[in-house]
Amino acid sequence: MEVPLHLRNAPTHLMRALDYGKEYRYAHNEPHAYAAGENYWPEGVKPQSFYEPTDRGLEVKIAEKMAFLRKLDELLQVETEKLQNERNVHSKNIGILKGQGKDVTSVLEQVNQIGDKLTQLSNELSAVQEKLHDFCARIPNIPHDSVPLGQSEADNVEIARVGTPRVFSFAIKDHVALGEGLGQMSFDKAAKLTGSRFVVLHKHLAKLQRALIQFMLDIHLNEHGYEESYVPYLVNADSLFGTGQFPKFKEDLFTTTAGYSLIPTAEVSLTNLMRDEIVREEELPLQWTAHTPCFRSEAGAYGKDTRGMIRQHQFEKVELVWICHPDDSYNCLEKLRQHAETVLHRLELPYRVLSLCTADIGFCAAKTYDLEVWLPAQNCYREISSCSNIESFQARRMQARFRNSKTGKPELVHTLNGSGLAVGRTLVAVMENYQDEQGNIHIPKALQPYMGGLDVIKNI
RNA sequence: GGAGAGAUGGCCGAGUGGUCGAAGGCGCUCCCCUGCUAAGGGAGUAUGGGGUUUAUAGCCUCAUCGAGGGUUCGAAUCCCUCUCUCUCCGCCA
Repeated sequence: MEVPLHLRNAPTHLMRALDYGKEYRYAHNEPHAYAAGENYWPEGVKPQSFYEPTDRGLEVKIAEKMAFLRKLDELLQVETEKLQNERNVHSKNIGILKGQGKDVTSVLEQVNQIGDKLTQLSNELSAVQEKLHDFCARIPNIPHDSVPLGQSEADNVEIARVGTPRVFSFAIKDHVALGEGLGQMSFDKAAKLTGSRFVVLHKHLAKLQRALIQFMLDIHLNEHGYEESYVPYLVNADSLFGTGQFPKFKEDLFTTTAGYSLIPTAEVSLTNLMRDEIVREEELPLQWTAHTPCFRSEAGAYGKDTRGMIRQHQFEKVELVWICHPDDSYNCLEKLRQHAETVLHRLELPYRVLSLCTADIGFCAAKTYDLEVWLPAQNCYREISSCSNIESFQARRMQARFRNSKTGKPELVHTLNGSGLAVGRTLVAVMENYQDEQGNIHIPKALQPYMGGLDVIKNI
């Protein structure tokens, strides 16, 4: 992610400014840059500072620009609505007068004068609102207070380490060598069919991947209380805006000639089920899961992880999504993380948990835990799940709400999502951690029932 | 792919240029009446934005009748484009 640091580090007191609607009304001095009738878009916005920089790296210009746009929006809207009201009153009068059979020419003349001005004003207003909306849509979420400050991914904080990486007494192979050695994994064939960053799996490895999917889903359905869905893999622009891929990350997606995009994660399909919905407060939290393929263009990742299945254009994932009450979302995040960890536990794979710092946290997230699994051949931990509390960030974009049972008013829900887990990478982890000297892959105990009792994939 | 029908509030359903944000019914909420059950009477019941305000109270206002444009002083109503749903035919896993 190349979100500028200063954007990610927006301080809490800017929160209201970044929210839509009334919530972004905040106390500030009158920006004097907007004299009515002046050029609305001077590129160098009036350089008056409304906020001091803080340790969270406040970029003053954001606040300024927001204040500026916001003020323009307000002025134009008030003025426009005044005219609209005038017009409406007159029009209503015409109806009444005509009903009485009276002459309306004088009123008609009055109203006609309103027209041009109104057209001009509403054009300006919609231009301002479009700018404001686009500006807001590109501002990332505000990190939660518990998120560690940082300058790069090196500042992520490890908060747990589970299991001990196995010590091998022989020269280990990576999953590519293992898979190709078995004759059950081919990047060449996939390149022939499609291109780079795709894979073909055969026989036991293909089955192993399917087994992992089934295994994960069963855990989440039977033990963690999720509800399973089958969802579209192609979605429209509204959905992508809702979960935050649009407008900023368009180029990370594959888009069809029909204008639909392939989902980069089931989070898009699942979370958008809540778009423009209002649920009863008692129904919360909702826990949803789906297995889907995921498609990512990996633009900007050229030369990164080019070998093997770690970074593919197409991969399988079991996704977990929560729709919850705002008061409950940080509890839910802990549960979500626990649910993802359970899968690693059962597979007896060593992993660690990171709390992402302000520099590494994603565009939408207020707080993120990454689970990283141990990959012997890379001699390091690699991300296998990312569990995030999005708070109201997506809900606001989607207008996903619940009805407050006390006030009767709709309020934004909080959304969370996490992988449970990334299946392709889990396959890699199983292969590499469970290999033996002959290049056989032993099947983790918990997975054997899903492999028809098979306990080892033999390299004959 | 061809032919046709449709999209209105939580639901059903009226409304083809004017006081319609929208009749009526159902549902829901509150109140009244009724010594049980049932029934009856009254009031209320969308969402979003903006202004005002100490206020997420109240008040004022704008927008929204699938979406977007247009005509008009004025559009749920007329015109255009699109999306979706349904019926019949064809094709198809």
